[in-house]
Amino acid sequence: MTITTRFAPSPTGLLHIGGIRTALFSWLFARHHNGKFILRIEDTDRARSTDAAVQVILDGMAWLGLEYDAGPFYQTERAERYNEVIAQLLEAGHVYRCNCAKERVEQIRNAALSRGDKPRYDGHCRSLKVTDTNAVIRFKTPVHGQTIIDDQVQGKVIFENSELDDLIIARADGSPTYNLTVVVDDMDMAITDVIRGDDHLNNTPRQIHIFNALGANPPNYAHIPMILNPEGKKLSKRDGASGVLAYRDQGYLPAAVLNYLVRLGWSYGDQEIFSIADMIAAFDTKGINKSAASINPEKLLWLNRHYLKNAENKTLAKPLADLLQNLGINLNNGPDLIDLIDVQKHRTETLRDMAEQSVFFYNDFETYDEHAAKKHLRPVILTALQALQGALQQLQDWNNNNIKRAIEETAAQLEIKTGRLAQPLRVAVTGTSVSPSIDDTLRLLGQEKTLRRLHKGIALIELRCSS
RNA sequence: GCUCCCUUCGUCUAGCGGUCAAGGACGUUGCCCUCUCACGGCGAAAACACGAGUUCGAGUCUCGUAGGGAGCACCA
Repeated sequence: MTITTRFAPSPTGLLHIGGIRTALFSWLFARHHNGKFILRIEDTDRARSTDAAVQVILDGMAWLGLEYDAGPFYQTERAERYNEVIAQLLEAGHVYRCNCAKERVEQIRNAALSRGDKPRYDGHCRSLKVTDTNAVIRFKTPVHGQTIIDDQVQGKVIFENSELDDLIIARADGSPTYNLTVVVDDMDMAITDVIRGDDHLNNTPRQIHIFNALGANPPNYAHIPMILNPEGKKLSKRDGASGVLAYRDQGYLPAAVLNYLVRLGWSYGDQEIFSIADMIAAFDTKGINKSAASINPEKLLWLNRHYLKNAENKTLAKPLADLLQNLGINLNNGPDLIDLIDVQKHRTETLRDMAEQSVFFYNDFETYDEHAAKKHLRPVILTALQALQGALQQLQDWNNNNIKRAIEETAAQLEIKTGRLAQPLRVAVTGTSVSPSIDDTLRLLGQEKTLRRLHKGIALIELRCSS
């Protein structure tokens, strides 16, 4: 049998990092077993589902490379099939119509609650022959016995059937509810392994009952723990739960996000770095932890730096270009992207940092960083900068070696350390005290821009001298 | 309230009864390297929630306590 997994988000909120991890685990499990991975959009809650949320799911998975072998399937398009199954269940007597007033059900719940019991429906209509087609349809949950889930992560979990009530599988308007659609879909799509958040663990016995009623075998289950924010609380918008695409916009690499997520709640000895191929080869539900994990932004950043450093320059060009353009930069006004990436990727944490720290290559700055200018653009360095200007002006070949030599020789002639000259130079041409190594900085900037800015810096110092 | 799940350094984790006076990684921190930021190199601090059992021996098994989490919808 082909191992088949699925990711089944409901588009009621933007897909966040927790959802992506669930998708990743399912995807990895399928890939590891040479199986199939299916994307299914559970949009039966029409009131809360949005197209925007669907788009984030599609775009997010595409961005991360979590490609699916079938789908996306939309549950709203499968209404006919659900009706068919409901009719079948009705026919077989596994379900019944119930026209209990909401108020009555509410009352029963409250009474149970105040009695210290679990709130549940009392099965009032179970033996009545309600024919009202505007009634909801409830499932006849077994009253006795136990339902045992042999969960791949949680181990054996035992539920007493008497704890469960007769759940509604179809609303008064005839539309199916979650537990029914999940079972029908998992059955029809021949899902062999369900990997999902452990918030669904409590739903599982109900779903198993429905599988049984349908004469189908339930899949294997693996309920993975949820992930928490750095404070150990439920993920909220502030924690990036606003959607996976936020990570792209913040300059994270898919490889880093995936590597970070795969190690969140799963481990393989002491290994930290996993390429996609590595994780596919190593992934197994055996390595999944049972406890919830908090996300740690610093570690994600560390991984991002790792993948940035090791990325092929050309793969970063497009995403960096997007980010630079977001900053309003005209790419024609500065260095070639590949050259830029080659020097910046070793010293930035994200592509966004890279973009922000590269602005000066493209746009002239209006003001200097105040502190840097005050510290480095001082009269003492004036003659050295003037001498350097002359040396740089004479360079025929604008390359790292020549630039470096010009700076070092000028410093040597004036008997000052290279650093004493390099920093003022850096401030003059970049406006700040931080940039790539000085020779790279000047080379990428180009001779013309360098000299123009250096000239401006010298003029500023001269102005200081005279005042 | 009831049912289910969880509990090793700040965080992610290794650990599957003795090799653990608990290992790795991020972060923090000391030193080195250095034209700035960063990288890199060498170090350091830092944890088995608590209490009973079982056992010659428990981070590892059992039970309880405490603390977290999830579910109990005509939401998914």
